[in-house]
Amino acid sequence: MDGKPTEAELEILSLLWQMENATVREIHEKLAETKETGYTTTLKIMQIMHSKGMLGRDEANRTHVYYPAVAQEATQKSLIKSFVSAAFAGSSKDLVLQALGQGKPTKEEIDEIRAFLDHMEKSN
Amino acid sequence: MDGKPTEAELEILSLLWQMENATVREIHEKLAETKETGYTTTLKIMQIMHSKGMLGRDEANRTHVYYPAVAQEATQKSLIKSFVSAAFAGSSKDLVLQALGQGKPTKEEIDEIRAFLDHMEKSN
DNA sequence: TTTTGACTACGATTTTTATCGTATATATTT
DNA sequence: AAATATATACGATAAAAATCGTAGTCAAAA
Repeated sequence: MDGKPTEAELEILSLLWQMENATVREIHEKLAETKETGYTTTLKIMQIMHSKGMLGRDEANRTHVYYPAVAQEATQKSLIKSFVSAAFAGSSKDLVLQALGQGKPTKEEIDEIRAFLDHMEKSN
Repeated sequence: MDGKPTEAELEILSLLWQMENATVREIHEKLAETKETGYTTTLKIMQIMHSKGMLGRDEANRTHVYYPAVAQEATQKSLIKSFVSAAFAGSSKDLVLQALGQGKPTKEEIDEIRAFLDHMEKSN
């Protein structure tokens, strides 16, 4: 169900979007690359996410396999919305400009963005 | 000093960026438009922000006047950075595309973004 | 001048989020 | 089969963030 993910939840969700599905251990290994946290902490958070309906899981085997139960795009959009409203006074253009300035996109990415802009304009 | 603003802090900071400076009451009135919270809560948060060095204040009069002590751009960039890394697997291009799709920028804004892209490409 | 109102300071509490320890069960290895 | 490793469940605790109540101060109004 809804209610936006916390910081820790988002990190896990984001990994699962990439990986399609994963065990607690797999997620925990990934997390361990950047932060220092106990295995049961990761487990607990994933259990909570499951109980919130944010993750699904396959319990067929002893080692459960988790997968996202919320759509990536929809979730990201809703996160952007509150982010823009909280930090950019509602102007998504401002967010975009800052993100570009900060993110150093490649030539290919820049072209992709251009294409998207063209496309947007047409569909008005 | 640094350490990213919490949700509540960010809301206030964002208002102060727009307003240049304001009293606790002014901020509180603004906040009251959207959320329901006590005056002393707002006061307390602003005091904390001040003690963290996130806000400055003029204490010349009994009613203190607060102002941002952290730069808008720098703060926004750092927020974007962690947002992109937490929610978009580090790809700011993805953030940009989603933000565009969600934010419905005007023709003028689109052109502004195009100009920025051109400019970026040149300075490589 | 007395009362009322608006302000800050500050401690206490509540709420939310994150972390961890331990019990228990099931595999896997020796 | 015994020992060891790896799972989940779950309660407890810790840490972080937000909220609020009250005391004390000063200013303005009555």
